[in-house]
Amino acid sequence: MPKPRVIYWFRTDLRLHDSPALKAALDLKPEFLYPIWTWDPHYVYRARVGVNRWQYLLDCQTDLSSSLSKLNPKSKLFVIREAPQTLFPKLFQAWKITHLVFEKDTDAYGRERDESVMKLAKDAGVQVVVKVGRTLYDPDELVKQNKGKPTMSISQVQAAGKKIGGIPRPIAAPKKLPDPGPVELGFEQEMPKKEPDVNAVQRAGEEGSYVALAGPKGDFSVPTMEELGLKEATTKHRGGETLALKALGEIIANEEYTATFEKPKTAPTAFEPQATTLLSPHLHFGSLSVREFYWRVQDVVDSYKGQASQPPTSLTGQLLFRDMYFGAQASLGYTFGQTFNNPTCRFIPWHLPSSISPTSGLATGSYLIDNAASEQHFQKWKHGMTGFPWIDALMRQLASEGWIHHLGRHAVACFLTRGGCYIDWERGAQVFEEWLLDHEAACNIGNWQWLSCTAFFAQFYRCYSPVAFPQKWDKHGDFVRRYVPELRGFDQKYIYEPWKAPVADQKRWGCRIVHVDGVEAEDGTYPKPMLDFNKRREVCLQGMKNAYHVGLYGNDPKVLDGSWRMLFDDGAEGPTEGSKGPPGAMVEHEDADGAEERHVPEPLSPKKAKKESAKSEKKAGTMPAAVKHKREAGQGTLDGLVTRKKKAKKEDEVAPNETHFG
DNA sequence: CCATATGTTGTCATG
DNA sequence: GCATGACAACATATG
Repeated sequence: MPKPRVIYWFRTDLRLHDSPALKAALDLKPEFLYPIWTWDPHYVYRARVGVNRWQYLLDCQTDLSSSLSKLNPKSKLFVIREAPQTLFPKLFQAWKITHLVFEKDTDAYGRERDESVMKLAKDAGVQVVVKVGRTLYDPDELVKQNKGKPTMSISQVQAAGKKIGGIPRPIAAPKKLPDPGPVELGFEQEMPKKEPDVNAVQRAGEEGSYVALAGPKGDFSVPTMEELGLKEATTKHRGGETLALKALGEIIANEEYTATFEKPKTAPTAFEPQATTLLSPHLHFGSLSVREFYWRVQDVVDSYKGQASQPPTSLTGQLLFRDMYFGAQASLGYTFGQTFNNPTCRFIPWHLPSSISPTSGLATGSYLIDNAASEQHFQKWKHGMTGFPWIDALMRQLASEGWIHHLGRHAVACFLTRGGCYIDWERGAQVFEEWLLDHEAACNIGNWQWLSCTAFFAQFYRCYSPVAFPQKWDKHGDFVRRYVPELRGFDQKYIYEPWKAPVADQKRWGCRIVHVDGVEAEDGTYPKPMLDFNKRREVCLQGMKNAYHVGLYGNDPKVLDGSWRMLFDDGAEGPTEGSKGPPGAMVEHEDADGAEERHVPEPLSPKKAKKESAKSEKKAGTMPAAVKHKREAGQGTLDGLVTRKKKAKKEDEVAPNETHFG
């Protein structure tokens, strides 16, 4: 019986402390242990990853590699530049591998990837060992104990968790490491298909991910940003297990903070330092174990003499919410990330709905511009040019630093969706996916559904004001002054609504509030608000009320085939007009003719004619401005619609997930 | 089945 | 400055 030759495959667990999977690998007493990372084209080209998150990943890998080398100078993190689905069969053979060990991943793509790799291992006669360590509980077990249903409330998580039993205590980091064996590859590199490349925007130079299997120097080293052709990172936050453990240690050392932490009472306006732990990016990359975090906190809470806070507002409660979202995602797979065909997500006729591939039933990444004004709102929101300083400061902090406080995320998400723009939550989720350092697909998707009141939360009449809410935390507006420097000179009376300042004062304070068309303003100016918030809040509230009354969920046949339109008044907020639309909100027709036709006004049926006239009467009265020009705008965007369709089709060809529909 | 309380994180006017 | 209720109203948990 030959001694085991083991590959340890790092993915979402870039750490040595508390890794059940790494322990399992070492328990095999291998002759050789190969710690590897596969440079997966899915993340390079298909998933949205901004420069700051790339930098953070490289930080984690560099730190991990150096920790491995400290345990054994011959060892390190071997980065191999090929898709795992094609690499492994060749690697198994070249290195005479007997075992493959990794930590379980329940992300929709991760699960699909791991299933195919496990099949390849089986075919090659390689044993696979999988251990759970990414979450407090195994998400699949959580679902099983929740009657096989996605975990949609914190009490469900608590009840299911109780049935599962205790959360495992952390495992010590290894003290020594076996040698890696010979590392000759002796096989050809399979080049990935680059197009479509959703991360082209992240690059400044030649994309160099796949120059050679073992990298440009042939030494399997961790890539650099320059080598990958990426632009420079802008964030000050850095990754790696060493930093993660140091940060955790500092938090734990403050017993009072740790034991009495209540999330809703932490200030979203605090910066340098921020009011929360900023450990979420470390959790995302696995440079900090969530179970280690849990128990280090729980031990402080247990020994705390005063009144400790309780879940769900306490620190450990935050981790339970994370498990809740993982449970929902584990149960629903790809459809968790979209409205279409999602049984737990309410259907709302948002503006800018996602395009859906007719073959896979999954979101393509493109969207329909049903309304030019909404597209403008979206771009201004994304680039921090809405004219609402609180919103703009948050979006600029997000873009440059990759992190904003949880309540700040609430504010911008509510504003984009149900409390301002009435734009599809999937648009916002995509921006967060690109920019957040701590982007965790399950948590991001779940939180966007929460804030848009499409799942997890339903009290849509609780709406964040971009003026009143920040005032509760930061009367003087220090946060706005930091991230919207144009307004630094403004009196605190006007800091959240600068358009109300007298023109003389605006001049005196060095910034005029002017109408801005695009997402760039002239020096010495700041945009007027892009919408009348109080009016829009009313429009959104009515829209939500109406959509809730209609009561459709994403998997309703009427959503899937497009007949949902019959249930909405033509004048209702959103792309509701016309009785014959595409299936879903959203799905593009196969043929271009069909796609165009659906925006040509239909001859009115008697029933519709009646509605139409009633609407004209309404219009003459108090129809909100945004609704009034909807139709003109919709007609005006036909061109954009068709080009987008082409793009969507192209993306569809390479959709990695075609088998998941139905 | 019902009724009732509760839900991590709203706003505004009023006293 | 701070607590209170109205606003208009949803879903889930619990008895």
